[in-house]
Amino acid sequence: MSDMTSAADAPRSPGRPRSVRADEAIVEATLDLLAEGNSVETISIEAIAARAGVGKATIYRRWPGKDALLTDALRRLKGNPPAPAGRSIRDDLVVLVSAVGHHIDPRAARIMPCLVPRVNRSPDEYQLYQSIIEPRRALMREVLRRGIRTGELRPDLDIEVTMAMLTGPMLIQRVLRWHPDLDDAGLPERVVDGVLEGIRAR
Amino acid sequence: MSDMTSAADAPRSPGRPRSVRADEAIVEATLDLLAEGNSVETISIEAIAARAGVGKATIYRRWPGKDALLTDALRRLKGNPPAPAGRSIRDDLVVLVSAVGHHIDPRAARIMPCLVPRVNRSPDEYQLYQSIIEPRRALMREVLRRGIRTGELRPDLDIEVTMAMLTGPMLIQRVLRWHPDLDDAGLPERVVDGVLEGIRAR
DNA sequence: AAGATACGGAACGGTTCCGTATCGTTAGCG
DNA sequence: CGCTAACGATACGGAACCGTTCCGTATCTT
Repeated sequence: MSDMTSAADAPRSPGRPRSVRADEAIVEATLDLLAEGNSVETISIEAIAARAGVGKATIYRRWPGKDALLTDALRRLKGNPPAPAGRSIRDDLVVLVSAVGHHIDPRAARIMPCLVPRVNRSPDEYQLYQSIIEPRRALMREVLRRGIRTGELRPDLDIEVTMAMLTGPMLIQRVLRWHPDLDDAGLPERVVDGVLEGIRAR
Repeated sequence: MSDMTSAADAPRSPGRPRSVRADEAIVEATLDLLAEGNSVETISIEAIAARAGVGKATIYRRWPGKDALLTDALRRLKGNPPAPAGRSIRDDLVVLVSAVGHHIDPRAARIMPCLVPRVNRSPDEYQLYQSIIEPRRALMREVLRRGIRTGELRPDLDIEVTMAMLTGPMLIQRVLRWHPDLDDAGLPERVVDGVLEGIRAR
């Protein structure tokens, strides 16, 4: 974690203040390098410093090591989940499902796959990942509960499983390109409608 | 790729033949190290050799480098997909969905997440991944088609999207632990039933 | 027995990276 | 102006790893 917090009420230490531009450049360079195909392991502090136009010492002044910098940089990718309009349940679900694996920062789509192995190894990273997606899950949970209240959805719905049914197809397709012949266009609508109506004949 | 193929009809070259035990030990050591938490990048030829009780030269005699060895080792993880019983569509789907992310080799479950970033970077790895899962997709496709023929499933079914709806939830939960509070026990049944019946009230 | 080849082990040079230290320089504060 | 700390740049020792090349030994074929 960087030490940029609690700088407001500090007694303004003497000397040259830390460059805000360097802060930004370091994090941006990290995300750029990750998005360009470097994995978390192969990325190096030296490459980040070179890309940011910064000395290595400037990085070590702010973060204790590579892992802390990476965790801090990944945290920046957390965008705000979209706000469903609140008209029909179907429309709201389409909005939320469309946003799965689709963050504000376009680099996130390329970086996210690198996170998958980390999530399974480091409890901290798992916690970070959960803290990013839980707000989106909460939003979807709320829409489903509303659907039950309004009578649009079955009252005996298993909400948590339903969220996985809506999120899973989008995630494996966007992160893993699970099915080469499945085009992303219109996929959210098709998934939402499929989950809504079911596949059993009647 | 190893050169163990086409050794049958070779004119039996003189000298000491390659040790089959070394072949096996190297691949096993590679998979063990991956399953123990080493990622594809952090794993080293030296570690593999040490674990296999083998000299590095013995590895380089067989594979040109680390990537070739890893690709070859990962190929071994491809198990055979399960055979659905063919009784009811629901039972068959439960069998297939239960097998998602659940290979014969127990190490596969731990190794698979490491494959995710590779799949997005190397076309070869993507091809390998597809060749592993396509037979399972084909099996599920066949069950869905049979369900349409027998009238158990809607005739206007989007088969490819339905497969994603069945596979996605299992995959994100088993590979990513997407939802901490979602227990794996009974999840296949709940997913299959959810997709079968839909969530819309009626 | 003789020849050929693979074996495990060890070493080597080259590369990369980390984390630290040390330059001379620069920006803000009193 | 003078103080102070951060700045970019560079160099360093240590470590890890790669790919290669030697050993002396083991094992198979002829």
